[in-house]
Amino acid sequence: MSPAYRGTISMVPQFQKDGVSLYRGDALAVLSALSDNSVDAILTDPPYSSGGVTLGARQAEPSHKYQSSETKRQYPPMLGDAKDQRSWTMWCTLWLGECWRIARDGAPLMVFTDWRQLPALSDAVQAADWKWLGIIAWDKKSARPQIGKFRQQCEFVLFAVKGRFVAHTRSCLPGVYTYPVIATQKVHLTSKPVNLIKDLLAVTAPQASVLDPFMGGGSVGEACIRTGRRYIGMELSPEYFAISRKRLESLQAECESAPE
Amino acid sequence: MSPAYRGTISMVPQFQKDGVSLYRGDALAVLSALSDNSVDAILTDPPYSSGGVTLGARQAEPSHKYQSSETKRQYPPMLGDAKDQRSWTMWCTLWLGECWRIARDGAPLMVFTDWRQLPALSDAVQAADWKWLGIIAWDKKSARPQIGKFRQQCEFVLFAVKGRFVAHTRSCLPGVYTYPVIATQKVHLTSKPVNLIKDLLAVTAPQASVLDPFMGGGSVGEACIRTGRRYIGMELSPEYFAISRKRLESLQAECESAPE
DNA sequence: TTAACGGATGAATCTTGGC
DNA sequence: GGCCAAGATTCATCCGTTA
Repeated sequence: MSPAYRGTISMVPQFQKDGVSLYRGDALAVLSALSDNSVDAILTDPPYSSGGVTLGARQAEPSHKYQSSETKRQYPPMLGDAKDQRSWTMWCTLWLGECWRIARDGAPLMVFTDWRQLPALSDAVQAADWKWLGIIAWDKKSARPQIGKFRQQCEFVLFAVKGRFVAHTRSCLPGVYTYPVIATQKVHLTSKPVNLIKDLLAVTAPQASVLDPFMGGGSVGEACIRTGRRYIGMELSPEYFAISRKRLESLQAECESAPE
Repeated sequence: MSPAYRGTISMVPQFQKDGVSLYRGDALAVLSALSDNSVDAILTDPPYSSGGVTLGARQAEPSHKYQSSETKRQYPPMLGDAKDQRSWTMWCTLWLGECWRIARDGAPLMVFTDWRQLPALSDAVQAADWKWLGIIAWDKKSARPQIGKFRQQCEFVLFAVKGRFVAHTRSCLPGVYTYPVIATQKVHLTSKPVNLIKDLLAVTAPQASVLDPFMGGGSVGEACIRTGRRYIGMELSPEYFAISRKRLESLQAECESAPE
């Protein structure tokens, strides 16, 4: 990450309308400006800093990471995805701790991770004082082939709570969600299906405010708008900030003229 | 565990026939008697020492653990399931280290775990020098419903290898297996479906010898017999040893008269 | 309308060659 | 010899189009 990115952090939202607030800046810095006990839920998909056994591979050019050389589709680079596991765990503990402070009592936390970082993330979640409640599996069906081995077909969502859990629905939610990755709908290399996010939001109150320190392509924002929840998004990369802002702004306009 | 159990450990199999060897004794002790580089794969389901946040709950009478108070079905007590997480991790590192020694180069390791112990088990697996390759999800469909929360519907299998992975099949195996738990087919409180085990054995060579230090009700043994693999099972509890021995012995007789 | 087919893709992995 | 960068490689799955 170039130092210039940190230099232009804004502590006020660069976009704010109808329950959607978007901040352009580094998650840790922006989070520090939010007040205690002010959001109802956290749902986010941080950079995994995964992939690659050697440090060199982890720090590979973003355009080559996670993609086959022949894949045609290109995405703007992801920022903050080159940490080694020790630093990554520490960094997660820091932002998860800020989220804990900002969250209201009983707020659920949901964080995406892959198999490789799951143990480290569970440490960070608990180090930041969240009470770990379980693992949700997202079965994405398609995954890279590995001859003679098991495919890494799932990503995982760590589920935790600040203090005592408060139920917001009478139903029992499943522990596995099956949604294919649809390349044509992806805005970001790692975009998650909006329907998956909508399903996860079922643990939050219908009008909850949802904090997402790693907005990326804005899928969580879209799910919040579509389900009537408030959304607080943060994104370091100017490119992805612009993409998400545009996406959410036009979705709001659309929903105004024809509410779901 | 009563010291009496350790006193009667046998270092020679108490049962041996047609590629099936069963030892009655503590896993660590029996493993120490096996020779280096002598088995092709490890597939096992150790006591999770999970369930219960407090030490008191972990150390509850075995028959009450993992079952709600109204559950009618009773099983003989499980032994060796009352460790706290630190000791459990250390203990896993020890027996996984023994397994590593006994395994041939390129041998796959598959170990069942629940969400709570997954991070600790991944530490133990790697501490014992196994190369961690991924997480396989077993979707058991049924799980205790939890109002307003996500159900813990999956158990997990940590997949690792000794040294460099050797493929034994040309196909790419899935990363998720869906098999319901069928209570009436369970011999042990935590019995796994035989078909699930058969699927997992697909990463091993067709005639592989499979080591299982925690035989329990003998599902891994059954899957090995049914798929033509050799099986080395160990079990501490005299009750479960007897149950499994009987089960596998009669299965062998059955397969002799009418091979699959 | 449904079925079949072609084509693209996946939060990689492995091998090889160079420094 | 160790470390690292670059390129080749794998197939189940699903989309979109055609039969």
